[in-house]
Amino acid sequence: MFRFSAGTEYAIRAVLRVAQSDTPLFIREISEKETIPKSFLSKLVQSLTHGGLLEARRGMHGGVNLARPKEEISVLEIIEACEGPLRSPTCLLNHTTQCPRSTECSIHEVWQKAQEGMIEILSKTKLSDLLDNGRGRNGKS
Amino acid sequence: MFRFSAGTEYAIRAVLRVAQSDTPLFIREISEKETIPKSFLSKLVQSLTHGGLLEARRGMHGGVNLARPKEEISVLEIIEACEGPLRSPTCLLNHTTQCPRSTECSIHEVWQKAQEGMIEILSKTKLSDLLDNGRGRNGKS
DNA sequence: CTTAAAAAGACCTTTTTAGTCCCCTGATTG
DNA sequence: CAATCAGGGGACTAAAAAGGTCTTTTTAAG
Repeated sequence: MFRFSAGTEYAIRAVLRVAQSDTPLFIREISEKETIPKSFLSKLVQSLTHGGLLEARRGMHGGVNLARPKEEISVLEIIEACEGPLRSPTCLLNHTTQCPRSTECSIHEVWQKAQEGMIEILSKTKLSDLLDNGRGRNGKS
Repeated sequence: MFRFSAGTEYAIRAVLRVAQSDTPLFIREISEKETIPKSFLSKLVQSLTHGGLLEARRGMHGGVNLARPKEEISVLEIIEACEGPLRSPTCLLNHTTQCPRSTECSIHEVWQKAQEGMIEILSKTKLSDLLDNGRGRNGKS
């Protein structure tokens, strides 16, 4: 139904690459391995470093690594870093915090609930959960 | 996080208007009451009639009404009618049904689960549920 | 056959997405 | 300190999607 934008998808792939590496990776390397346009990836890495998910160092021995442990970085954070913070809850039907349409706005509640479910799943899923997959379960609820 | 498009939102409002009326409504009427551009609304109504949600009759005593009872029309159907059918599950990371990237694709599962939750809520919510709101509960789970 | 309403499709405008390009800044090393 | 290699960051662009208009056609009722 809802799909990630190309940028967000690239970002997820890039972060997972970095998470799997012991040493810093160059943007160029990630770009090649994941076939993401280098200059576009560069932008995404900027967003991710600003978001506090990645750290990047310049110069010859530079490269990108995780800013925090795998266990503490959620998929939701990656999405937010790329697409901007989630919009605060507003009336679905007129995009304000006021709600002049009394009857119709009942949809608001439903939508809110649906979104909260999704957000919970995405925020509970950490990089470490994605990486264990297939080689040893970690018994996550 | 994810927002309805303007069209989908208009469609929901329009369908709710129709659902509240005993007699058929003209597109013009809905357009005025909901302040939706008339010719744009006209398109949306077409999508909704094609989707089997609304019935429209032409001519002097024409207008739009529900094609099925309020209890049988879900919010999800409205969304699908406007935005096309939900895409079938594919690998999140490369948009095919194959999944060449073994490790990274674990994200697929999570995303799938998150979407299913949302879809379930939206498909269980019928027009009747939205209209009862505030004037008599119907004990829906 | 006139009138009123939806259907349909061509068209247009604005916004968003996806990406490129180029120069700047910071670190390393000879 | 200069060369070089890496990321930072802004301006820019092309293409696609969203949002909306306009005009003509079809259908139904009086």
